[in-house]
Amino acid sequence: MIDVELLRSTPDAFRDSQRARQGDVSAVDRALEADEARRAALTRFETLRAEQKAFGKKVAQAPKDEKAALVAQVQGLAEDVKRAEAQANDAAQAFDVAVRGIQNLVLDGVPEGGEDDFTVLREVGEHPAFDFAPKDHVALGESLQLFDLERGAKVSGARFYYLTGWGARLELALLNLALDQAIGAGFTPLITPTIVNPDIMRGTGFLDSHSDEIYYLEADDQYLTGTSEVALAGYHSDEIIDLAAGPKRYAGWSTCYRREAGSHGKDTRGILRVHQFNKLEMFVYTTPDQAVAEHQRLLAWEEQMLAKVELPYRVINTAAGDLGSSAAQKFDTEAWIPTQQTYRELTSTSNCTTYQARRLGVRYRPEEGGKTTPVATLNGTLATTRWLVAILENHQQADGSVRIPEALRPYLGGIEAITPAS
RNA sequence: GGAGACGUCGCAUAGUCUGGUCGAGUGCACCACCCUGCUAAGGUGGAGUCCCGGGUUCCGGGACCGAGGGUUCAAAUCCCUCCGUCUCCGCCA
Repeated sequence: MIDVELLRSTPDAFRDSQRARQGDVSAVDRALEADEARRAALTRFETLRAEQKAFGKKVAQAPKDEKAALVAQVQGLAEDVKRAEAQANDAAQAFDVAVRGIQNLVLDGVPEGGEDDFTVLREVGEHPAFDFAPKDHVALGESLQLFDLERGAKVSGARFYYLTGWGARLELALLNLALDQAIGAGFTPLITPTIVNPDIMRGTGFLDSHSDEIYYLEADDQYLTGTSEVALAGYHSDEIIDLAAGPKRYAGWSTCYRREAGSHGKDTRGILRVHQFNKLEMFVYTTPDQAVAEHQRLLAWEEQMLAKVELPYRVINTAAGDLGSSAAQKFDTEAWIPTQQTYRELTSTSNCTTYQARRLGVRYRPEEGGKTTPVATLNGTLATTRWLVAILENHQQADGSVRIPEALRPYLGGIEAITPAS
């Protein structure tokens, strides 16, 4: 949720932001009107309620024989109070709906426009030069028996798969490498719930812009999470946390579930775009003034992981229209995929400023004994199953084997390559 | 899945039967001050979160006793639904 006081004082900032996102600019004025209506209704109710309370006290103190007369006098008031309260509630709800129509205020430097309007911040590493015809990750996976797509489809349908043998081990190795890096950087590891309640899912902002991406369990009115960000953001919901000793950094390990609605026909081969995968996610609660610097740190940790697995990649500054509703700025890293001759997203790090925290009720005290204020939240990817695609394709060798980057070897019993024979 | 108990201001609890003086008591912990004088005891006071209005080291009002409804002039207290915790039984990959 946005800062309502800021909305009142500088509505133009929000109009600009909505415009940059190619979003609904009129939502700003609807929210302002709803805010005024809400406050008027609330004042009306509270005035009546104060009157009623004062009267209740009079009745309590009156001698027995006068009570009946007093009660008769005030009978109508109860009705008025109830009606005013209902009106105040309705107005508050209407305001809530209106204000939800406004996404997080984008930061300076975020490119305007849609999905294709990102800017490239840098390209790192050399594209591999093969003196043979490189195989795509599916061919490599089949010949090296790293995953089983057919049986995945048989058991669970399209976009499901089994990781098998070295494929399974490679994923665990990657995630463990990421986990160890995170722990080394001071993150607290958490293995998170992957089913969450509606208020948590709503609080993270996913029900606004990604609702058709989310698996919903109707019998239980709960959601499967598409990233541990959801459970990590909910971890401190409705809490006043202590940031005096620095930011709270969590590394969440979880399976992620995505419906991939609307992506029919896209990336149908292999494990690039799947309904279920594993991910190690960084999540940080920090003070708002530290958010931009922390965002750079998260990006640096992501790039550190990419360097460890020796992948060529680029970093992009995502355009406003491609940000989630909670994000104020987002950097993606995209690895080079040789057989596609293009870059594909491997990590994504968002600065949600105070937007998520406001919805989820996560606050801190800037000063000892002072007033509470919302924290800033940030998230970023450290490793996912998808990374296997980039690792396999970039590190394949003429004999059909895949060289294992040195950083991963300790997690794979020291092997230097996965060969057809191994 | 069945039966029962419970959910109160940081923690522990009182209050619920018998609705109003609960503006929620007490203990511990916390903060300030006083007294005392030395790794302590005692006294006084203070303290939560959120919202609205006016003022900007404040004042007034309102909400919050797990959540949401209901009864009533009035609900922590009575009724209903839901959620959670615990105990016992059943079941279990």
